[in-house]
Amino acid sequence: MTQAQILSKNQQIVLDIIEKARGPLKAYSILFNVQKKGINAPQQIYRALDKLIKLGKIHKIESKNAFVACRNTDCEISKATAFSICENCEMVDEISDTKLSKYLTSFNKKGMKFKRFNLEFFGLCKKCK
Amino acid sequence: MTQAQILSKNQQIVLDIIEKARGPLKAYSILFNVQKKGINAPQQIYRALDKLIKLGKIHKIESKNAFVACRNTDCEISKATAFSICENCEMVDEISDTKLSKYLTSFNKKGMKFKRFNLEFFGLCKKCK
DNA sequence: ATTATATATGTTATATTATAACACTTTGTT
DNA sequence: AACAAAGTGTTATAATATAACATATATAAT
Repeated sequence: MTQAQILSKNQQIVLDIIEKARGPLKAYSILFNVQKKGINAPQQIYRALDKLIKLGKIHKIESKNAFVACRNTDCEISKATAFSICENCEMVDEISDTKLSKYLTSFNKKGMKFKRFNLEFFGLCKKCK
Repeated sequence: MTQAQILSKNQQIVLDIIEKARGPLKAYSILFNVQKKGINAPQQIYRALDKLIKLGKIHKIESKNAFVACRNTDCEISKATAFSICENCEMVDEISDTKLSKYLTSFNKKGMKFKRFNLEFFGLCKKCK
């Protein structure tokens, strides 16, 4: 009786690599890292990434075209994301601030109610400043 | 005595097109639109875009790799940007909300003071919902 | 258990977005 | 005029992402 497997083989491989990484990873650098494991084509990476994003396991840092693991426990669906990004080193930190999240989640404009937001802060991290 | 020209020829051409557009424009669609004006290469577009961004004349919508004109008068440097984006049509609206802007500009985390942020809200616009 | 359905895989090819590098020109300053 | 800074034009190429198709595997329904 096998435990219900949430992630497929490729999805798990990609997630493992992103979770182990110190910083955000780019799709092709993931690809180069898994070629020994029999994954050869960008499609296989992008499909896994898409699924992992949908599951809330990872997030895309839009300004960097790179991917980070979600550090919020049970962030099943990521409709409210905020990151702090160092402009000097590659450091990206997910911000989990309840007040900020509530404030933005309830924000609406001209009758348009938002389903989702992504916020990216830029500056210099402690090390770099 | 010619008026001090702020923008170069290519920069002005690119800005004009972005300002006239109803929605966000992609770099290569700008390129195709200016080939009649003697601009032939992506570099020429990207260089103009980079400069216009630095001047705060346009903004990049990171989630779309597309560019919109800044609608805030005298938005000389854009270090605090927020957009509402329709997930259905291509509509993008720049949000200028003083409270939101102040709240986010003064936001800091773990001693890291931010220089700049970009916020993208997603939902359905009035027409699409 | 077998069929049906959805999800995942492997693969080749190609589209889209962006930058490198180099030669030259124009504009602004001293 | 001499120099520096910013902009242009060009060719080539890098980096990011998707299309399309054939096959395989897992899940659910009868």
